[in-house]
Amino acid sequence: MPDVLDRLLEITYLFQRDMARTFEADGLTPARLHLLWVLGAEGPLPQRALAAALDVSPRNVTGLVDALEASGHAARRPHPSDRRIALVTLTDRGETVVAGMQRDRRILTDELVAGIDPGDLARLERDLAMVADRLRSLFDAGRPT
Amino acid sequence: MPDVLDRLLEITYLFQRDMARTFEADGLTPARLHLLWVLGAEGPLPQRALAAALDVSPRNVTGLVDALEASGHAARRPHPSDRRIALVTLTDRGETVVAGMQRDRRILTDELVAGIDPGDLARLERDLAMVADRLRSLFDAGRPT
DNA sequence: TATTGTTATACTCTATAACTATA
DNA sequence: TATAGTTATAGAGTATAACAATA
Repeated sequence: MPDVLDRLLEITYLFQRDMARTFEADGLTPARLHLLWVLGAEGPLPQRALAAALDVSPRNVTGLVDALEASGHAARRPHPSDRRIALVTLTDRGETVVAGMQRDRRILTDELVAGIDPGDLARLERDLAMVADRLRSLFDAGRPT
Repeated sequence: MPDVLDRLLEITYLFQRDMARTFEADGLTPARLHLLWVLGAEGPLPQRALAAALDVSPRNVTGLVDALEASGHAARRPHPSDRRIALVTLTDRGETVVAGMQRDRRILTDELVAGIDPGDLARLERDLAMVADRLRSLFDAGRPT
């Protein structure tokens, strides 16, 4: 009998696999999609900020942005006051992809919870929030960085 | 306000990151841990079966098993009746790692749900099962392989 | 002929360290 | 001196295609 964590892992795996398949035709990999997703949520960002948001090294961001620039999904723009900074910005093509991801994501979420009783759904959201909080504090406490 | 899917993704991310950190000192990466986990659950398997279970190519399994053999966590044993097959088997060291993963996983699951009312927990398990089923059927239906 | 695993090759993601340009 | 990003280098994960051994 699968436990709660089994279910969470399975749902996440299926979701991420589907997202990757949906956009792979565009030459977009999961790491690049994640970067586009962050840009869509936050607006143009310096590569340093992207590295922090994605929890990867600055060098890694250089490679991802190179690829997204080559495929026409993002562009490096100069920062108005600091010439060291490359502001990574979505192109029209990148905006389209992000809008597609957001739409798919919204539709999927609606589909997923459609069969759940509203009272149960409220409890589900509350319980998952509790689990996430607990997990965050467990790991923060156990692993001082 | 984060939705259900946001929570699931966050929980899974935190969990997998912690698992990876716990075992990285052993030279074990997420992909290798996953392979060991499957061996622990299923017993010795041909590489072909491992590739199917992990949803990766046979070539990929060759590399993972090479690494696990070099680090002493797994070994290739001859199949008793089919000399084409390499039966991948946990060594004592591999068994120890798997036992550790299973123990950590059990402890974490208990910790996570400790604050949830038993009635709510039953509903949570039921609702997550429903979400997983729905997701599986959505993707199976939408993407004929 | 079909299956199992490997060799050959290539691309992506990732990291650390040294370096350049700018602040 | 400190910060932003790049070049250099390396390892891990992944895939497809061609191949050898075995069934």
